[in-house]
Amino acid sequence: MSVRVRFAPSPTGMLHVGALRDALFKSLFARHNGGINILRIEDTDRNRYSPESEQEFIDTLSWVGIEFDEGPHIGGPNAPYRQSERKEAGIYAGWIEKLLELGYAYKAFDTAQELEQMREIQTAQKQSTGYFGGIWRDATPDQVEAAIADGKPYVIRQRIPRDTTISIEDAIRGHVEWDSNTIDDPVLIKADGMPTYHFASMVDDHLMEITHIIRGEEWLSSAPKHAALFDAFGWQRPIFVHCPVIVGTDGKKLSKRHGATRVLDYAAQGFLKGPLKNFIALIGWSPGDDREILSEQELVDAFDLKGLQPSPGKFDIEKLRWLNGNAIRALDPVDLLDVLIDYLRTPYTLEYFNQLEPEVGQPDPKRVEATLILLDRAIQDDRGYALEAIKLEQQRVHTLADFGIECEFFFVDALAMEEKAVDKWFSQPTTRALFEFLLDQCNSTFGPDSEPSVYEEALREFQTAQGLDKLGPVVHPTRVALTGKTTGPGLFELMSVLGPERIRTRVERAMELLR
RNA sequence: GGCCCGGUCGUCUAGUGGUUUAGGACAUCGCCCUUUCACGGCGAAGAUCGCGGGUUCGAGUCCCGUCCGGGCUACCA
Repeated sequence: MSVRVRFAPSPTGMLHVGALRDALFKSLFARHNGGINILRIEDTDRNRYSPESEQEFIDTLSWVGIEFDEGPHIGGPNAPYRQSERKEAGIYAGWIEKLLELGYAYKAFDTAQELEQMREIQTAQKQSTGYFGGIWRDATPDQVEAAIADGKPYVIRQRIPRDTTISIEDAIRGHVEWDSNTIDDPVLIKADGMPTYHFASMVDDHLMEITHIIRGEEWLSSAPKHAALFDAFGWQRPIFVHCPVIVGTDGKKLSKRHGATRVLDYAAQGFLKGPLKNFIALIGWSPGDDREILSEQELVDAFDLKGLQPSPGKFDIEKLRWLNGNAIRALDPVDLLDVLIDYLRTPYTLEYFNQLEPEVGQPDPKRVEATLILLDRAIQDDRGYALEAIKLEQQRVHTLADFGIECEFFFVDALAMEEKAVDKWFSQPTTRALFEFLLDQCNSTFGPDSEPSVYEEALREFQTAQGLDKLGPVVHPTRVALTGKTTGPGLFELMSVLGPERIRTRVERAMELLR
């Protein structure tokens, strides 16, 4: 039988990296095996469901390039793919009826207060909390009929077999078993008639012929309930695969507390989808060899359940940055420019930096936003010039956002000058002569198409003429005059891109700071 | 509290009884390259494999115990 998996998110908020990894593993697994990957929306909790969130899921998945063979957006033989719609279509009604007949489910009329009271007593007596019986599990048909006649609201619970062992064979953890007496009877149908995850998901998994339930470790505790449900119906159980979770640096499950967990925020920060997926895949999974940098295709080829790890992994952004810089460097500059344009024109990019709180050690978000806007405008004004600038910075950045601040000097003549740099390099005895020399060269040797070697020869010539034993006193003041900074691409390359006009303007401006 | 899962360098991991003086990668540090930063190259430091027993000629690898961490414990998913 061919592999069929499903990504079944509950759209109640942002799509975070944990969910992305979940989706990625399934996608890789399906593709590796030539199987089917289904998107199913689990919106049985009407209070928490949000359409905006569903849209974010779709946008994020599309940005990152995870595709589905069936789903609410493309349809398929198992439509509908939204559980609320499946409920409307009456899909669950027949099955719960059957389960009731089979005796593996029962109606329970407990009120919320009664349940709470029960839990309080259980807690006080240090027993495990949960619904293990109560009066309704073993109620007589008469009692049930009377309660219905009274119009009491009820839920339908699963009757977990007692005095036995329930076990599963997890693909990652192997044999896991539970004393069935420690498993409480879960609600299958809520009082409002909506199925819970425990019911809808398992029924759908069976109906959609899901072969592998790949999900987060947090589901392991409810696996015996799900296994028992499959058994009750006499259905063949799918293979359970409980993946370790991605945790924050404190070792706890990823949440908003841990800073950026929203996948769209990583996009806004200028991470590419390739390295993001590469990185995410490597948390909790390994190709089994020493490879760290894998292309999409290599990921698909290498992915298998054997490489899955049982222990939780931490999200190490430094490694992501390394992978990302690596991917940027590997891009053809013309392609990189396209990627960059796409990035700059995605509305959320600027929005993200606009709303971001400044952080110590990080560049001011407002400045990043401003330089990104500047870069976008510069690309529109003179694409060829912008491309040359980007080529020079390509080797030095880690994220697309870095291009903003790094490229700024290419587009601004009236630069903010680093004070320390000015103090040190503009006070050299030869600086004034150097600037006069540069101005002179702008009118003679330097042309709009001059190669870096032209600039290098000129500066070396000046060095010799001045009897300087190092190139530093020539290079550094020039760099500061032209870029305002002490760091950046190779000076001669940068001068070649800037051209004599910009060089003249900036050197003249720098000379004013000499006195 | 109960049930379940997990535990190899700071981090992600390789490792399925002997080829391991435990390998790789990120980060860190040093050197080289060099006009700066970065990239790249080379190298260093960094893990008594949570701890304690046992099985075995031999254990990170198997067993038991123990500690620590995590998850679940909803008419949420």
